[in-house]
Amino acid sequence: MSHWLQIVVATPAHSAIAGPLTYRSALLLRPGTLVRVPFGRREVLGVVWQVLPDSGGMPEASIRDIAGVLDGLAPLSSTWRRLVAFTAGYYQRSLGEVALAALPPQLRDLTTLQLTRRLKRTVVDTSHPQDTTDLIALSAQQACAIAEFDAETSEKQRPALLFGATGSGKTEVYLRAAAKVLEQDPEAQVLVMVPEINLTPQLQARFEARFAHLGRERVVPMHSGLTPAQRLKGWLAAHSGQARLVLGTRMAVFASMPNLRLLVVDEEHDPSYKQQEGARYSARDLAVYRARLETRDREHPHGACRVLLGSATPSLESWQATIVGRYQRLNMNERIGASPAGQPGGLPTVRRVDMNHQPKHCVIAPPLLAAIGERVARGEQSMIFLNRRGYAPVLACHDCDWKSDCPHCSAYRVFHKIDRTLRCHHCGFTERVPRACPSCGNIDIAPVGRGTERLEEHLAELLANVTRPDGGPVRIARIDADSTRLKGSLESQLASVHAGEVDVLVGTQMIAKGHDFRHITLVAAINTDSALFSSDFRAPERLFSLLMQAAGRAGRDAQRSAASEMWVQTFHPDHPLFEALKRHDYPDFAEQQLAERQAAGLSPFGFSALIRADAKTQEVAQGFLNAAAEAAQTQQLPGHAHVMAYPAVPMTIQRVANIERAQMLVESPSRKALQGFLAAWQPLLFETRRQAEFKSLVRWAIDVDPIAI
DNA sequence: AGCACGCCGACT
DNA sequence: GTCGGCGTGCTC
Repeated sequence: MSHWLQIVVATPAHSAIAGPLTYRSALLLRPGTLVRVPFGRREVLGVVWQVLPDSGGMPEASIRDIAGVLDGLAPLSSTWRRLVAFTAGYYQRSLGEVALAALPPQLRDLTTLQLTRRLKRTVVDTSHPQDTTDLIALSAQQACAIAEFDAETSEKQRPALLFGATGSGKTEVYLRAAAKVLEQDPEAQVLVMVPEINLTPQLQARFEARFAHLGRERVVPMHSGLTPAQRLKGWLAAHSGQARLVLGTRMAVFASMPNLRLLVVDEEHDPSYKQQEGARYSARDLAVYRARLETRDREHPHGACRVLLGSATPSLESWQATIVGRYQRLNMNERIGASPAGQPGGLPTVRRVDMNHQPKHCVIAPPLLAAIGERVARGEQSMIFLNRRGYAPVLACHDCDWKSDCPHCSAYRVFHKIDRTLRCHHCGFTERVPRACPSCGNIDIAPVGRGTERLEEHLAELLANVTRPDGGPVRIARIDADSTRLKGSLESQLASVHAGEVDVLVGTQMIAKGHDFRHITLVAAINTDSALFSSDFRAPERLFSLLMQAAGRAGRDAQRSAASEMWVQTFHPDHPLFEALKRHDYPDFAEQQLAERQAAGLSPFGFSALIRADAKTQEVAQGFLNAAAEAAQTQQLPGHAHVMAYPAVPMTIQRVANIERAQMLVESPSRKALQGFLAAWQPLLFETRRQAEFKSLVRWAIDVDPIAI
């Protein structure tokens, strides 16, 4: 007796296969079962999606038999499958692509036999050492946040947003919330997400220490930095229920966790939760959706599955949701141990330097330089931000108008003095710096503008006469993507800052995130104005968040926080963004931004998608998008009356690695209308792609809810 | 995406 | 006369 199964396999986004394929099986398998199936000339991993009553009208001869069942594994839950199906639908990708990308890559390569062996190797740890963790007393605000979070549990089950200043102890709230869930139910599982891999080791140590009493390997990491074997191991532990807590990056939102009861999204505003290739999902949004699915799909004697988002500068989407009451808001505006004498909540004083009143072309204003000098003399640390690595963003000839353009991209190559190279930050093209102008032969070619390398050099000159309390010269260090290229070098450089071996730290936004520098009493942002007037409507939000995070680096040590300062150099000191920053007033900033966005119909008041196209020429890339939009127009797609598609335009960086890039913005005040429109548009895009004039199109993709426009 | 089949240049 | 270049096309 044969059974007919619909099975999902890894079909690339641009193949004609969008849905599951039909296979025959002697065994009746449950949906969610992992199988190996013949696919063309090879054998691939598949997930049983549905059992069919018959062959579904397909000629039976063209249906093949499944090759094997990964029977050591429990089937993936219906919640998991619904999450995958929702993601595929919402972000306009094929089911197979999303489903298989959500599984550990090694599962694809393993034969049934190898898997059985591996499962046998998994040692069950039954040790239950006592809980020896000394719990530190909670602050009143922390206790209150937890109480409010718990009070909600049995009733409306809204997502919660923990709005907590840097240093207010959000992590402790996550730990307590997790501990409570894990204690109440010995099967319960918790998923904690962080934006970047860099941040997982510290947090992992903290979670492991707190939950050591659960036994070994109950806390597992899940991120792209793990080896394939480690990833498989962690995934299996989560899938079997063995792991009680998964700590990972955005990919972890798809972790198979049969008893998931709590999802935590730390720094929920962080752009890295948005996947930027393949299925461009937002792990934060999916976490909220998943909590709802987990609650609805499962019987839950110990309460439903909740989601806890946390940030000092929430995304405006989440913030707005708390305003209208869709999300619960938990407020923690004070730093732990803040002295009442200091700034509100023990936050550093913000000083704006009006660059209109400073010497022309000065990089660091004299008062700021003096302030840094004082800190060095007192043995305190300073941190200077400049969001541009390299020595100078351009090298230019004084005689002709030669500039260090990248031959493959519409961008300048950045001058790196350290190894005397010109490097394109978009395609990686690198050359040695020419001795003379390649265009006119003039020897006088000079760097224009400055990056972190040059700032480091410049500061060394400016601070040459300053001495430390021990009489030694000032020690300057730089941390950016270049200085941390080697594995482990970020850790060692951070360690040297912590050890007090550095007086002035120069770096890109890399140093603003998560690292807890206790001895820094001055933080300065050198050049931030470009974000104030960017065409990207989210630029101010990102700048505010970055500056707040940077300010949070100063004086985490409560005793020092009162004397700590955050300096911002700007030509627009009266800009409302800086006014709000000065008061550490996120709610005020959010109010300004939300008013502007409401007036313009932007997120969260409107919804958008970008269609991107890459081709050898702009004409083809734009032509494809415009032709597809025209087809949508003539066919009166569902939702079209509420959807606005703008003409195709070149992307900001028009050409990268000799590929021309164009995009088309599609907007709608209704999420539903936009969704319906995009779904119906998809086949037209495929059809347009097949036309002869667009043969040379390299690729196209839809980005739903893009974070940058 | 893989992995075919398929039709034109430099090698034993 | 073959080995192999990567150009199109299919995968239940």
